[in-house]
Formats: sequence, structure tokens, C-alpha cells
Amino acid sequence: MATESYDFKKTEQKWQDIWEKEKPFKAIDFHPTKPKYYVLYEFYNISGNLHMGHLKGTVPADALARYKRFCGYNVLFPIGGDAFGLPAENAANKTGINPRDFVANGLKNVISQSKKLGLSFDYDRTICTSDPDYYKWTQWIFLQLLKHGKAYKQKGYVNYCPNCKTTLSNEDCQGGKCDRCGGEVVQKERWVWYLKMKEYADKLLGNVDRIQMAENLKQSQRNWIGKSEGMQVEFPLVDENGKKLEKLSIFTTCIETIYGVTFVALAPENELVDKLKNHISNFDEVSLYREQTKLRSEFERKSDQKDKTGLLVKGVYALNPLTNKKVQVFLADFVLAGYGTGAVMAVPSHDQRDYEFAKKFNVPMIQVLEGDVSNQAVEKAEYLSKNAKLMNSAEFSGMPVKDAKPKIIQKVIQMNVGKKVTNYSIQDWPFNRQRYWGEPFPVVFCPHCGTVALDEKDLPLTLPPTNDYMPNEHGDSPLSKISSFVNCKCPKCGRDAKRETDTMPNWAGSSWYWLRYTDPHNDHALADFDKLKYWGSVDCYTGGTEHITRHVLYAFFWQNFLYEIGAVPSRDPFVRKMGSGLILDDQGKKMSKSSTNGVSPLEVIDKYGSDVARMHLHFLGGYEDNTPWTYQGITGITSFLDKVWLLQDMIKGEQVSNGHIHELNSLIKKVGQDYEDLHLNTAISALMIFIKKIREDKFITKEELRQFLIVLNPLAPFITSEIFERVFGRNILNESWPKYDEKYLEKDEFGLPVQINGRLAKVVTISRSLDQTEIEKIAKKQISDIKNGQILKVIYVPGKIINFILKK
RNA sequence: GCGGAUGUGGCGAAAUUGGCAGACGCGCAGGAUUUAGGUUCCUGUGGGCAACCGUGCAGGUUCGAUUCCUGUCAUCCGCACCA
Repeated sequence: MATESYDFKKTEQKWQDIWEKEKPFKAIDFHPTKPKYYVLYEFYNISGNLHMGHLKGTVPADALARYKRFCGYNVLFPIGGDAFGLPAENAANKTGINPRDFVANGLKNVISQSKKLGLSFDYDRTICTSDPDYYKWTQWIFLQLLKHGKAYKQKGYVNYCPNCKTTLSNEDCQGGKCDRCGGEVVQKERWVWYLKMKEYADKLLGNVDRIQMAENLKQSQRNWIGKSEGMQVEFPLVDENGKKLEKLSIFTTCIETIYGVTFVALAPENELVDKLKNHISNFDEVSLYREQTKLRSEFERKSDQKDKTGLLVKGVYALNPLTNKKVQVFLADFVLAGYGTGAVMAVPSHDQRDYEFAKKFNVPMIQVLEGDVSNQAVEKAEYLSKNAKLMNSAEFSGMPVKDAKPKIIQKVIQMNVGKKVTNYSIQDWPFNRQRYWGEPFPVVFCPHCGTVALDEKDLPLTLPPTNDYMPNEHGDSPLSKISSFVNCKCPKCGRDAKRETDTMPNWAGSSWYWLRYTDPHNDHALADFDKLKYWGSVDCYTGGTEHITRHVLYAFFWQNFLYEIGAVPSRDPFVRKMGSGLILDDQGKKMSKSSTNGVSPLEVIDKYGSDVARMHLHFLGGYEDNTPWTYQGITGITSFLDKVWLLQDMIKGEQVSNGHIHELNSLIKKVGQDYEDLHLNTAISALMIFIKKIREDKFITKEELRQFLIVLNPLAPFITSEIFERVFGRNILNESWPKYDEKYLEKDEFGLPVQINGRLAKVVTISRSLDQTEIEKIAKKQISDIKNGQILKVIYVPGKIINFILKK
């Protein structure tokens, strides 16, 4: 019989409808027999349509989920929308569309496109961060943070975009430019809600160590945390007459250079400056300098690496605690108030930054480690690698640095002038934004009771409707303009109070969402504890790498906190996190919605169908690699699927045939492993090789076809469902992953490479059952160059190679 | 500057623990079918006439290196006045 040609449009629609109705991808809580497996794709940022980048992460996750279901797992593979944030608010500002409607439409859109792609999400678990049923629990988590002392409000200098009228995190304004509008960012004093993330630094490092993730991603997380071990040392501050005034703490990782200290430098913000006001003879100058630094943005301060600014503080000196020698005190804006103690001991001979500062301000230098310091500092890496000897360092002079360092540490501790400390560059998380479209803080300010948290039973505190999404002229959130929202009663004393009008950052909702999927409709807990326990950590989490460092660290932070308060059963949200590469356009640039030559997956689906779109993109390159998109080569996939379709006309026989048993078993093993590793490109290649073999032999048996279709289904769910139904009269999704048998993986006859002196001479076909002597015999017979007397040595690796080393 | 990753045909790319480099696909060339174009099918396809040479470059270890080691260059990413 000649089968009619494959109509992908009709067939793909047919199966979408069936899956919609039968819901075969439902995850079952507490399944009595099947083990659980949790596959997660980062949820959709609601901004428009699906783009190619989404396919890069969703399709491998979908293939894995489908594979695991065949293998007998109860798979949780959910999806949702990350909906609070700028796209919705920008759309509201530009077009007047209500952000709620924008989000509702956007989510509907991407969900229907996901179904079109054949993504086997459990759509009944779809969540959306801007849905009050969801953000109720984001607010609840904030209340717990507040209750447990992990959230606090403090005046601070924040990055502020005058154009967007909002504060920005350091990450949101890299390079001193606003991520959103590209405008110049300034420093502004505001009340800031901080979450005590810094306190979790070591725990986060533990999470980073335990998760399975690419090394470069782990490394950037470790950089972000920035752990550094050193010493905190007290330098007494004295006046002209040597009278002790205060103590200055400095942090250093190079205690071995302490005898070379020639000045100390304080961050301009350091509060000791105020305490010493009466002793500083040039306090007017000092105040002026402090004012000037405030005006300079963080970015300017950091980028002005060459032109160091600073100011000598007159009338006050520091004493080196080991020598009691007086050194000068400077204010310098290269010293960061937020790192270490906000003060440093400066050793110009051994730190290039101090060296340049000393040159500029004519501060003397003392060399304490051997090396040439005439033109630049001899820095740590250099003197450590050479294990240089100390000099000008009292009893330590002449000692190699590696011996001297522990002794100096010991001395500092014994003299009780310092201790070992660990510092982190990670900061507490500034957690409020002056935006409309975010979670309101469940907090009120009462003139009598101060900051008061809402009662948990009053959650969610819903976002009031408005059509004015702009902050006011002071940069306060749009919510501050809505008096019915702002004015309220204090939950504690019942008198008039005012609500917090800032909202939470976009990151809030995404910092716990994987937990909600385990129990998305629960209205008395963020998720039932037993369900959290049942589904456990996410086994495989796919998604892009763009915001991965921060997102995953925030996720670790909240998971640790929730674990500590008993709300979740584990410290580790994810077992394995896989960052996908980018899709590049024909210019080699990241393909995005805005790029002019961006190709929409919908366009590809429309022309070729979802199965082809899924397979072609992933045949182009590996999951973690950047993939240059091209239509070129797509015919390789279409013709492959055409050949698969035609298998229906090639069925001959029932059971697996001897001629195909090796190929089929190898295929099952290879493709299964590839799904597990998200290596779709090599899985596709293996499937093609199998089809090639079938076509050479001009037949496939029924059982071979059955197994082949199951193996292909995770990649091409539509066509395989259709063929399966036509041939076997039932639904492929109810089948099990075929088992392979080790004994069929290797053919008895195989080509053994024979080398002479490590160079390939010939490939001989032999039986796997032969032993070395027999193989040597065959090789010698076939290769005339090998003569008995010449053989010095034979290296034989069974199944791999035989190598004859001959006398020259 | 520091840290990480990656360098393989004309192109996208493969290669368990060190064991036939270039699987698979595209493209290209030749042939068959076709009135023709397209489709489909077959054959060939790293370079070189050859011996040989080939995985960024130069060394090293090894019977044997894309794989391990040392140095070096290039590209990409992350961090960056962090004391």
C-alpha cells in the first residue's frame, strides 16, 4: 500500500487536541508506584511571543520529560509566567493597556504556542507571579524574612535613574547606564529595604559546590560571593601629641606587608571621620571632599582607576600596631565603604594601587619584600611565586614570605591587635523599587508603632488598580499617588497609618516559584510540606544563561531561609542546572525579538511543522553551545521525517530481526543517554544512522518500528504519535521505553585497527571471541611487514586496537 | 588585571577511560530517473600526483594525543580600585 504523504498541519493539530483533552502529561502527587522526576524550564518572561531562545531550553527539557515518562517516572514538568516587571509596565505606559490585561494575554499567548510546539507541560499547574494567589506567598515569604530579622529598612545610597525615577541594583545599571532607558545613573539617598543575603554567603557557597552546573557558571557565582580570607587589624589613631583618640580597623589579605605600611586610607563615608571632627584641623576640606565624592556615581568612582582622588586628613595620625610608627591618614574614594571595614592599610611598595596613590600624594614608601620596586609595586602574586624574602620587617627580615606570614599572623594575634576574618564582596540585597507593577510590601508605617507587618491572614495585599504608572516628582512609587491604598489603619493599634508604597523587584517572584509548582493552588501554605518533600529538588533545570548568576543565588538564598524556618525540606532547590547557549543570527549576534533578522519559531512551525522546528534547531548544535540559526540543512530533517513516515510501507515481519538487533539495541542505549544529557544533536544523528540501515535492508519489522517510534517520540512527538496509532492502533504515550540488552551492543565481527609502531597499517575484520594469540596470527598473516623476528612488543587493547612495535 | 570556557573540513558539527580524526547533516561534484526545473535514488567529497601531512601555534609525556602536561596566540563570557 502506498501511504498518503504526511500532512503535518492536520496531524499536529489533531494530537494537540487529543493531548488537550486527555491531559496525558499530568503530574500525579504521591504516585503510589512510580518514582518522581522533576524537570524545570525557567518560566516565561511575559513580553510577547515565544522566540528561538525559548526552544533552546524548552525542547531538550521536554525531550527529557517525555523520555523519563517512558522510563516509568512520575514526571513534574510545569510552566508559568514571570509577569511582574518592566515589559508589562512599559507596555502600559506606551499603549495604555492595563498591565493585568497585557500579562493575561501574553501568558495565554505563550501557553498556546507551547502547546503548538508539543511541549508536554502539566498545564494545570500553570502559575503566574502577578496573580494575587501567587504573590500572596511572595508577600508571605517577605513577612517571614522580616519576622526572622532577615529584612531591614535603612537609609542608603542607591543607584537612581532620574529618567525612570527608580532605584536600580548594581546589576541593573552596569557601566553606570540604566539597563532600561540607557540614561546616566546617579547616587541618591533613599530608604532601602535590604535582605540579609550577606549572612548567607557561606551557605550559598555550599549550594554552589553541591549543584551540578558548568564550571564557568559556578565560577561567576563564586566571584559574586567574593569570599576572601585575611586579617582585621586595629590601628590606633592619635593626635599631634601622640594622644590616643580612636581605633581604626583595617582589613588586609597581605598581613606579611604590614611593616611596609606608610599610610592608611579611609572611605570618605567612614564614620570615624565624624567622631574625630574636633581633632581634624582641615575639617572644612574634609567635608568638601566628602560632599564631592557623594556626587560622583559609583561608576565614576570605579572607572577612575588612573586618576585617584584623595585628601590628607591633618591633625590625626595612625600608629602601626607592630612598630608604633606614625603614618598619615587619608580619605580616598578608592576605598569602598561597603567592603571590609571601609579602611585599608596602604603598602605602596607592594600594591600597585597604593603605589600610584603614594606617587600622586608624595607619601614615602618602605620596601619589605625583595624585588625591584623602582617603577612599580612588587605585588602579591609575584613575591609569593618567588617566595621572596622579607626586609625592613624587624625580626622577620630575611625570612622567606611563606615562613614569615604565619609567624606575623601569630604575632598580631598574640599582641591582641588583630584577628583572622573572612570578608565577602556580596552585599545585602536591596529589595524595593519605585514601580507600580510589582508585589506590594505587606507593611505599614504607624506614627505610634513604627514599622508594622500585616497579619498573615490579611494577605494578599493586592495591587490597587490605576492608570497612572509614573513615579511622582520625588521618585516615589506610583502607589504613593493612590490615597485609598496609602492610608490605612495600623494592624497593631488601629490608628491611622500609611502603607509602604514601594514594590518588590522582578526577582522576588522568581526566587521561589519551583516550590509553588508542587502545589500550585494551595491557599493556606506556599506549598504543602509533604508535596514539597515528595517532589523534592528540581532534578534538571534548563534555561538561558543571561541572568543565571543572580537568579540562582537568589534562589539558593530563599531556599536556605525557607529551610531554616521549616517551610521546605531541603537547602538545595536544584540538583542540576543546565545553562543553554544562545541562538545567533546570521551576523553572529544574539538573536532577539528586536534583532532585525530574527527568525520566529512560529514561522518555522508554520512552514515545516513543530517536529521539524524542534529537531532542526537542536541538530544545529549542542545545548550549551551558541547556535547560529540557519534554514540551511533543514531539508536534512524534513527528509529524515519523510523517511520515517514511509516506514509504514516497509513493515515486514513481527519480532526484532537478527539483522537489526545490534543496531536497535545500540540506538536505544545511545539515544536514552543523550536525552539524559540533553545532547539532542547526537541523538538525532543516531536516529538517522538507524534509518539509513533500515533503508539499505528495505524492511523493518513491526516490533522494530514500535521501539524506534518510542525512541524518536521525545524529539518528534507528533509524527510518531500518528504513525504509532496507524500501525498499532493505540497511543504511543502508554508504551514503555524499550530495554536494550548489553549482549547485543557489540557485534561479534568488527574491524580491529592494526598499528605498526603506532601508525595505522590495516583494519582487519575479526571475531570478538578470538584471543590475543589468534589475533596476532591473523594480523601477521595479513600484513607482510610484520616479521616474527622483528617484533619487540605487542600492545593489545581488546576491542580497540593492536599495535606491533618493530625493530627498525 | 583576575577567573572560566572555547579553538577540529567549504559550513553546522562528532569522537566512553588516551586507541581507525572528521560520525551525522548541509553544501559541492559526477551519475540514474524526469520533457525541463524541483523531488527522489546511487557514488564521491580534509589537503597532497605521491610518499606523506593534517584537530589555533611551539614543545613534552606515551607504543599511540583532538583528548594528558608546559608555554604561547586568538575569540567569547564573568568579575574587576575587594584591600
